[in-house]
Amino acid sequence: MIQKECKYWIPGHSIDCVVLGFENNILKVLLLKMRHSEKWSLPGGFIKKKEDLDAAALRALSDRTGLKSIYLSQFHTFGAYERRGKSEVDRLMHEIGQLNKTVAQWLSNRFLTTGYFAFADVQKARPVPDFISEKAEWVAIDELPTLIFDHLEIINKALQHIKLKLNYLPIGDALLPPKFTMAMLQKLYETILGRALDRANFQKKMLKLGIFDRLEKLKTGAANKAPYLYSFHRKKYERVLKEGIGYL
Amino acid sequence: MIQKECKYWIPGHSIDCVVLGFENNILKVLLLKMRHSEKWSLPGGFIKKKEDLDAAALRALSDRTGLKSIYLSQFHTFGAYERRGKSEVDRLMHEIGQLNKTVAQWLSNRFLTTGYFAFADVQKARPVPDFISEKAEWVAIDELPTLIFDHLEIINKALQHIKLKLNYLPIGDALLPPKFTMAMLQKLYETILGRALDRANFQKKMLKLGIFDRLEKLKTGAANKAPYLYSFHRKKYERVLKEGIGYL
DNA sequence: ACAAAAGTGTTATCCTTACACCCATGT
DNA sequence: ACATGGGTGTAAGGATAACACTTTTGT
Repeated sequence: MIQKECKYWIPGHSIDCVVLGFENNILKVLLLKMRHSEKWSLPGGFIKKKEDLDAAALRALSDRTGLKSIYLSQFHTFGAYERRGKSEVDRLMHEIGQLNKTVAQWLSNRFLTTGYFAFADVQKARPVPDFISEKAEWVAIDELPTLIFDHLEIINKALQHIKLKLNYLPIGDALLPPKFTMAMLQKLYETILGRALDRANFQKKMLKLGIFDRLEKLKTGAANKAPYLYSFHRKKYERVLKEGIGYL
Repeated sequence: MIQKECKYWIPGHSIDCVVLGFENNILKVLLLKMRHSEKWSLPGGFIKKKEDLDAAALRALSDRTGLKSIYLSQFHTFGAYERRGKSEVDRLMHEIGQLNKTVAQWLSNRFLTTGYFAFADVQKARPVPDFISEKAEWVAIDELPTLIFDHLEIINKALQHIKLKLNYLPIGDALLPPKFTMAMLQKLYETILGRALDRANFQKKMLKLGIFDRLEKLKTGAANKAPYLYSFHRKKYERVLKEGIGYL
């Protein structure tokens, strides 16, 4: 069935998704472990002959995560001639060739790839490996394993891009659970920006935006004051996001 | 010769360049007038089978402008299935088919296109039309003629992108002549940002960056005080640009 | 003398930063 | 009582915005 599908795909162009999640105050990325190799790869896919590029990315994403509505945005197209590395392509195609010659042949050609980044709720996502990988997992962004091809470069470019457009991206809404504390939101900003932020000032700056609903307190059982939980006020959130939120 | 070249190009993927220039205080874009049609198009090109995507963009650009060193950056890949419009492709291919069937055939397939934007010195550029266009010209950004396919969308996306990354782009250095006045620089910022800026504050803000060399005064012959000319102090300019210049 | 554009100065306001202080909670 | 983390307050410094004032130039 994969074999037959090759005919329905545009040749020479792939999609790679940098899917980010936030769990236990750690930023994570969804990765696939290759079969017959110690390397990992980004979830990706190909474009059907009559399919929009964006639609293909959405499809790839929903195939790997089971999620349909998700924040997704294109950030860069990678087109260096030898971006996949000659020896690595050879080795990989040898492995795949054992399973399916047609597919291996098709994959061994040159590929441009368009990178998308996405924000997913780690709780809701159900990672599913594709046919050339053996498992799909969330991996902490600062403990990345060895990746195939230029996938590390793709991840780094995605993070750089996100950092730059941070103020216009719905990171809070898309990466946090419906109810969250200011400390969680702050940690999220800190990991993405890569620097510490002042607790008091962060809180005041955020609250002044007027996009939060303050909810009940969260009792953690720890020996300290219980923090408030917050949720985003949809309408206000979207209005403010257009103008840009937070830190530059 | 174009016919033969088709074999050396990657099929289904093109490049389109939004080349900006600044002349007489007006922001301009380089456009090509199609043969046999009232429509205009962006200068573009295709990718050789063993060529980096970025290299292809540079080549396309130097072919159309005669400029080799130029600021060039990718901003988006357009991949909507019918982005070129069925009827428009048909009509165009009919015209081209008269000249060269092979090329027309090749062009009638689906294409993804990667958009690049570039900053060029209008004085130094020598616009050269390609084989399907009859002339190449600088056109004021707010007096655009009818464009083929989705080229208007591509231009708008480029401008939007530039606006967002303004602080990190060498617009002054790349778009102004070696010697320029503060008024010119301000007008440039104003056109890109789409809003007026306070003259006094602009001047102070810019000068405080410490990236300019103040030169002689410019005598215009007008009945008013002569403004100073400035040039960028290379080293300081590059250092400051990394941190971000100007307005957000 | 005058208009027009350039250069510089002044002020109020806002935002950022750094830190201080008190509050709630479980041991 | 006390350690711990959460919420709020304050004061200094810097950036921004609005506008006034002076200077230069050619008619």
